[in-house]
Amino acid sequence: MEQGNNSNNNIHSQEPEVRKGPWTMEEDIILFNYVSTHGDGNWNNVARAAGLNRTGKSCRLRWLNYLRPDVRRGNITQEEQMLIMDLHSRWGNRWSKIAKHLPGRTDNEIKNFWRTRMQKKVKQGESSDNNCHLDALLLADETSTSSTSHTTSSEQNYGNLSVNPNQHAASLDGAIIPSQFTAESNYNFWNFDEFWPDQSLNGD
DNA sequence: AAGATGAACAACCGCCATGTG
DNA sequence: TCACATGGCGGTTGTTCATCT
Repeated sequence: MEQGNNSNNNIHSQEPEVRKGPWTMEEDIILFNYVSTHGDGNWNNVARAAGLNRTGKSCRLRWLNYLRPDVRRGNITQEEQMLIMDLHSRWGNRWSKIAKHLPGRTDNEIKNFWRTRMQKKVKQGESSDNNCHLDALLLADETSTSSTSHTTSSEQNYGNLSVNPNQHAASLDGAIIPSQFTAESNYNFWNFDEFWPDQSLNGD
């Protein structure tokens, strides 16, 4: 477990503290390249071997929810919403199980989606009409999202970037840099230029 | 213009299941 | 069989940003 690693870190007091919080682009690239080359599995080893000051758990989560080439980002479609509601009515909060039926979607994404949007709408639906229908809920969702054109942090970071596993925009010292990292907008919580101010990885 | 509020999402935490020696 | 390491999952929290007042 993580506790074991932490205790080891305590024993070797000179070892740097395990990093927490938002991932930097540098870390993402390191992890992406390592997993692309060596494959995943044994995440603690991945974290160590890749030289990341992260727990294996953190690396796994980052890979699965974010870096995995087949992960889909962007708006949840109406079909997906229908499916989520249907499956949730059947299985409850079994997010990973539900996610398996939505290719490219992660359990975390579905969970967040449900908690922030669908749950709210279900509540609204219940208060206004106990016999609310899925269509009504979805229509409400569509109108609310289209009218507000709310720019979420992820949309800001990636737009509707769909990640193609074979699309690598550039390379840096032999390191493959996936297209996620080369979007013009800010990436995650940091700016690309913070790390490579002199390099244009878009090749422009 | 500035602060308050809420929405959205990334990431962590804790627990449990499984695998391995 | 037991102990430990690891992975997986669901719940929760923290941060950022857009909108509202």
